[in-house]
Amino acid sequence: MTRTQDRKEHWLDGMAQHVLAHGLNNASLRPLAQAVGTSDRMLIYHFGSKEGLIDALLRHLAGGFVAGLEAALPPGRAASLPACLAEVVALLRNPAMAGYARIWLDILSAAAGGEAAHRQAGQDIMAGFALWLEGRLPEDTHDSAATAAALLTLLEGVIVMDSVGQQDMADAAIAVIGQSLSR
Amino acid sequence: MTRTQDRKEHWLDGMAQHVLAHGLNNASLRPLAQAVGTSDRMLIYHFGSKEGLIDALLRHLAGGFVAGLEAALPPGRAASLPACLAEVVALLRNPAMAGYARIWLDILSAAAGGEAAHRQAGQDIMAGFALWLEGRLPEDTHDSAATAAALLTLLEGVIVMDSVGQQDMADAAIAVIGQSLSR
DNA sequence: TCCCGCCTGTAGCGATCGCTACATTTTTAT
DNA sequence: ATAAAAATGTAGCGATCGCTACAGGCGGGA
Repeated sequence: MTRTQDRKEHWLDGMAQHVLAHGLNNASLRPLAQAVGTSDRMLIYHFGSKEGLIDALLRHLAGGFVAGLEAALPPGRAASLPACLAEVVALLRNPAMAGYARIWLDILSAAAGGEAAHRQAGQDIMAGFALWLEGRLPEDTHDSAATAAALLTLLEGVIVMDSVGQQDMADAAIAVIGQSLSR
Repeated sequence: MTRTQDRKEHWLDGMAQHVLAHGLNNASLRPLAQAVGTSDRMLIYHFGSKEGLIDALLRHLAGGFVAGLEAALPPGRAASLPACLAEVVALLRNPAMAGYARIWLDILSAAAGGEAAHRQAGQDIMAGFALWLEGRLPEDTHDSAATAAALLTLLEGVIVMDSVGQQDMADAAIAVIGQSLSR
């Protein structure tokens, strides 16, 4: 039955939209079901349990995020490290990506609380993000894996700073470290 | 009545221990009350509402965290930026501080979800952390505020990486950026 | 046709949530 | 000593949670 598979995929799209707007950790079955025009009864039936549903949804979100990155900024080398940093920061701060920042912190919170599925999803997202970023570094980058890890770690810090309204600190960090790395 | 104030403070200590062990976002009144030997009824009576209780608890946790920093690493200048970075990373990765990493991500998650109290607490914690860090930078640091912001943003990224099991990326970032900043 | 297995709607279970009504005890002020 | 006020225990409300029992609809193979 590809019929039911298609519908599950469609459900996952709709539920992803719902958690992007309303958060992931507080999501409950009935609102999720209503968002995609079905019932909690059906979600449990087709996903086995809420845990199974969240597993599937996390995978869907992880794939969607990395795909969204590649769609927003197609492959191409940046002119310099600060330029690379600036364009990715601008992308992450774009309102279209703001929903992801929110559920990203939900995922981290659950992962820190011991939820294995969230931890795995976070790990996968970071790995995909790192790979994508590595492909955007200037061509003359020496150790591109370590450089991508460095930029990515800094970017995560920027997301954290932004989330509590400390954009100033994030901007200072981008300026200081970007300039330092380009020398 | 300093009597009831003392007890509220004692309650906050106990509840802080409880959320450090069991998480902040999923905490509910009855377990919190049981952890300090009282009832949900009493918590509501003395704090007004759960929101009031969380407000007080967030302030308590923020103060406790910054005080814990100062107790763990008393004021003193680091020999170099990489050394400063290394000692603070070691401190944050210390098991004694691991509970704070967990609820820190809970606070960020709630802040990103629009909870004003959590956002404010996060902002205060970051500001206190930055001030403390600024006092530990090497004496010859030029723009110490910006440098502290840079290290702090990087540290936040390290916490994120660690929380999803990407310590390798965090270590790479520390090495690359630490070395770069010291040049 | 009949039946069987997949799907789905209805209704509700037991647990937990934040919070409150009510009665009572304990403390404080006069 | 007595009245007012503050503090506390008991019990439960209404809402929501994940999940399930039950009954039926609905399709294709015998």
